[in-house]
Amino acid sequence: MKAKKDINTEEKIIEAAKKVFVRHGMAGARMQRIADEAGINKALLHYYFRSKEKLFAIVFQKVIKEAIPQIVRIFDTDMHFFDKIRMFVREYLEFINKNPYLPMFIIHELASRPEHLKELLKTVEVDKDFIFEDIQREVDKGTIRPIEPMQLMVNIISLCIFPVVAKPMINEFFIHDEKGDLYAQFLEERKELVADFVINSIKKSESES
Amino acid sequence: MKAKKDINTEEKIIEAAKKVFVRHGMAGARMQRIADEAGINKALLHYYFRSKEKLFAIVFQKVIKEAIPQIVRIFDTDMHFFDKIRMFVREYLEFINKNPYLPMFIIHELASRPEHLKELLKTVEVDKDFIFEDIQREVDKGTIRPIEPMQLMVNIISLCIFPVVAKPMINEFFIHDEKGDLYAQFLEERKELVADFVINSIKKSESES
DNA sequence: GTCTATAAGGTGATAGAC
DNA sequence: GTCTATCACCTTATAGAC
Repeated sequence: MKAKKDINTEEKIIEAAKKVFVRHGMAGARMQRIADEAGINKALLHYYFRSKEKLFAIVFQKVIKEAIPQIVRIFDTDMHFFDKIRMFVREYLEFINKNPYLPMFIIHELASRPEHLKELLKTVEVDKDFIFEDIQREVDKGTIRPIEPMQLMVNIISLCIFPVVAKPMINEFFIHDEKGDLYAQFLEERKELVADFVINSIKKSESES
Repeated sequence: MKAKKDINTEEKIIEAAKKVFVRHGMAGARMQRIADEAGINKALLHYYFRSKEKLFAIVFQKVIKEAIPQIVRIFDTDMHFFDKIRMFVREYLEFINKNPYLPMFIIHELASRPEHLKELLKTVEVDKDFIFEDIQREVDKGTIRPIEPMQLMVNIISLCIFPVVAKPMINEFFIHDEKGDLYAQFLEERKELVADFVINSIKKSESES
């Protein structure tokens, strides 16, 4: 029974910590806030995870493993290449939309103390090569215009992530939307638009062989 | 003489504060660090700017005015539309490259306490309408494929900013480049590539009227 | 395992001499 | 205007009762 309760509390703490860390960053997060979020006492945090730093490390690794998601596997199917892009954009946007603070959290922390956090990334393996090979294959086949796979991949990811991450900025400067409904609609439209934008760009015109 | 020295110190402090705030964010910045960076004493910070919050407000506004740059005026010229895009991408990438931490700083702070910072933005006027009108005009003329001006603008900005901002993330997961030279080269290539990517996407193919 | 109370150290801010 | 010394508060972390 003790064991059961133990696991539950530990999980509760990690989930709470994740929420607070992702939202406020390591520097802005408060242990008290995490304790409140988890519905337990502050001292208990230190009982389970000696220090804020240790707790952060665990959360950070967990978050990384979620953010580099399985969605990339889409490229490992035998769908039409353009359909892969459409599906990837749709699902990735969905994911980012559900976790809007996640990319910035990773970037912000990674930029703040790269030397320290790099070690935490050692444990995470990203299966990227087959995507690049997949893209290169399409270029070689002549299905799409020549482009470095890495550049294409970064383009797609940029078009997905940035508009979600930069919501407060774009919204403030360009839309002035108090309730945020307009922005939600703006992002909804992008589920189709981004894929079209990318495909239009790499698709060869009729005159090209 | 007092006045002269005064201005110099004030400027020194603001520059130092800008450097530290932009790099570490409001929560992560330390007044001691700013004092060191400015080569003065911590108490002097409070003599010039009562509090950390006040100093931050000044820096934040200053930074905003730099980040929403005059480069947008490019769209107010009578160049060919595609050349405007090429020029915009080149200059904007140049700017972001020189201030890689700037966009994320703005986004991070704006996301952390939107209600509080919105007031600081009231003073900043963004001259955006003429860009949107410019894009819409091209669509109406039939020069480019139909696209909502706002979406096109966000696409271009995303392709410029995100790869620079996300350098630590992309570099860590996809490149594993210790020295960072490869990434610099990667970004250099984008000065042409991004514009081509965008133009290819919105350019009509021969069969389209 | 979980709590209350408290220690230990850091950080923003002020007082007061020069 | 600029400095040293110091305060007051906040936050992480620990001690000890239950």
